[in-house]
Amino acid sequence: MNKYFLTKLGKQIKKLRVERNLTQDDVGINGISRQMVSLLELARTDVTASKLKIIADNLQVEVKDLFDF
Amino acid sequence: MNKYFLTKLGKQIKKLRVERNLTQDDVGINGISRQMVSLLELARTDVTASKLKIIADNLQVEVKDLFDF
DNA sequence: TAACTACAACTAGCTACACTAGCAAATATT
DNA sequence: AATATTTGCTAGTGTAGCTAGTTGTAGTTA
Repeated sequence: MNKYFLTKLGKQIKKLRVERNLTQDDVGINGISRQMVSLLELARTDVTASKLKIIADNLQVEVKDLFDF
Repeated sequence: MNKYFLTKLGKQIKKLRVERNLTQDDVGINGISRQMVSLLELARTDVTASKLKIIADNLQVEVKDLFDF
């Protein structure tokens, strides 16, 4: 659990979400919970690659865009 | 656990590793096991973002390069 | 300013599965 | 063929990923 790295990831996810005018509720669908999106944005937890794929899909971006920081 | 997605990720990791003439042993350091690298390349398991960061570091690439497929 | 709505954060608890040690199998190298 | 190197397989375990439920906060309306 690399907190520093996860912090950057969380900020990136939030940035992409806000840019799209989506709520955490909007992104917390299709196999990922609203709570998980919150925990992630706050870097309070790690995530699996598969869950990142779901989030990317819900944000309508590529997974690699989540790591574009 | 998105098997299809993980298969592509696994192939990408192997590609980057072989390109650099590294063994699974070489990549399985600094907090990730050799076995985990094998399981990943074969798409037999999921991984956390933090572990992906370690793998990317060991491969001397950016995390987003792991998802460049 | 109370009441309602919308959105985000927090916590407790469970259990799935990420992760590794140990071993087997395969592939080079001599 | 023997040895070394590399990779694959599996059982077992512990931990932390994940969610349900709840609380907190900010904005809106009347």
